[in-house]
Amino acid sequence: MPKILIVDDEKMIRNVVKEYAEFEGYETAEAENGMEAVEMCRKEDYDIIVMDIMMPRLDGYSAVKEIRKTKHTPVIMLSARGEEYDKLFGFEIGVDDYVVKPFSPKELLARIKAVLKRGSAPDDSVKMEKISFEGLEINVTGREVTIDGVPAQLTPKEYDLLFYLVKNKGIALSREKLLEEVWGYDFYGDDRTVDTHIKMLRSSLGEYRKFIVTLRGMGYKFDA
Amino acid sequence: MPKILIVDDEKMIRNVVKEYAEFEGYETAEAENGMEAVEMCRKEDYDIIVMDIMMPRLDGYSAVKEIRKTKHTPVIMLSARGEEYDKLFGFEIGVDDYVVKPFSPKELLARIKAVLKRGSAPDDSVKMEKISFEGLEINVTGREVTIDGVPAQLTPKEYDLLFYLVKNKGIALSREKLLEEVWGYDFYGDDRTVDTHIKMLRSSLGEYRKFIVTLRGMGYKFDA
DNA sequence: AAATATTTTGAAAGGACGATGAAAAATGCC
DNA sequence: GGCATTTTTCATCGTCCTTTCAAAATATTT
Repeated sequence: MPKILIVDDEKMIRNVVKEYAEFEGYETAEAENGMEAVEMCRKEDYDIIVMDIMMPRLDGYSAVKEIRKTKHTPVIMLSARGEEYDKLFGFEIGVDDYVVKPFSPKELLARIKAVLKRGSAPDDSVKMEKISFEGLEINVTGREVTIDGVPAQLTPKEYDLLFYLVKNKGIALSREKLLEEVWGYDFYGDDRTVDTHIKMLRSSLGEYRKFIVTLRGMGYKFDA
Repeated sequence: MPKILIVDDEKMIRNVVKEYAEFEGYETAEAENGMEAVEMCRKEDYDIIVMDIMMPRLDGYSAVKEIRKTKHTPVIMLSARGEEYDKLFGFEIGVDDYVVKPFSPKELLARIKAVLKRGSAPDDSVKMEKISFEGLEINVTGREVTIDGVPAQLTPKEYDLLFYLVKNKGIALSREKLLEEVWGYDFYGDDRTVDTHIKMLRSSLGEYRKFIVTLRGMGYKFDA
């Protein structure tokens, strides 16, 4: 049975993950911070690591870097919404998946299973520094978008929205889902806000607006 | 004896469920809205939660998310209209079953028993990404239908109808049942509306219209 | 074969939904 | 603090979708 190393400073989180994972038959081990995780990985091999980012002593990001010097253990990152999320991609540490807090344990387990099964991210393109669709290029490292080589001036929200759409390309996304994931679960605003941002994003993308498909009665999706 | 938490803003609904459940020997507790449910779950462990979606203060959808941060409790969702139904599957918040209102208490109890016994979703096929019958392919995550590889332009209702038919393939479905499940229990319109949508769906499916069988004096079914 | 029941089809009205533009509110920057 | 930019809200418009209804077609019964 696969062994999972759970790294988070909150005991609560560790417990939830542990409970679910053991319920599914996995073995688990816990670490409270990045330092501890690094040491544990030195002594033992794990099949997968679930790692929080914000932790005392050594953050998850640095811990993964350290561990990756010697091992290739797949990693799923846990991140709070917003900045850290960007960092993950920005510094390209090559994690296999990431889950945004607060997460559903069921979803996390599904992702763990998926990673263990195929050993790669759900969508490899997000790990790359640059993602491109025809003349539309998204430079994740620099958080920059170019259209036929010309830099597009996306506002932060436009970029976040585009990035989320791309990361979930081909998947139907409701306005609610988008608000929750891009704006945050604590956003209590109008659904139509999404429409407006889609509008602006489309106008920013020029001819490549074609990738953003409206699903009437449903929401939107990125289709390339 | 298992403890059931019943969450619905309508007292009537709670009473019906409660009565049936207690008749079967279950213990019950009630909450009027998501907020209350979340608080109750913090204080106590339930074996299963029956949760409405549309509620004041905190909707069932968000409540489940919140509860799932800390607990493992299986959930059966009560949903009213077609949309939420989609949401449940489309975004996989990981509920264990769902029942569409208005439901038969007997059926609900049967599902409660089933969930308590095995603790997993009833029909795994709906979680699959693609369902196909010969050249007819339904991409559930992308909410897209292709016919011999060519995308079909289904309207929302056409898609919902097809999805429901497919999900219940081989099962005879009356117009009333279809209206109830696809349109929602709050639809008070003509039965013949179904006919028209079947007509349009058939025309959208081209040669694969053959899968949609008319059951004279009864309704329709998907037969593959 | 005629009568009856039921479904299919076409057309048209009304409604729902998304795109859009403009203005207000919020945010960040100097 | 004030300015510029970004985000959000809101109302309007046009389009697409849904629904209804009636006539035609098909199946079933007598």
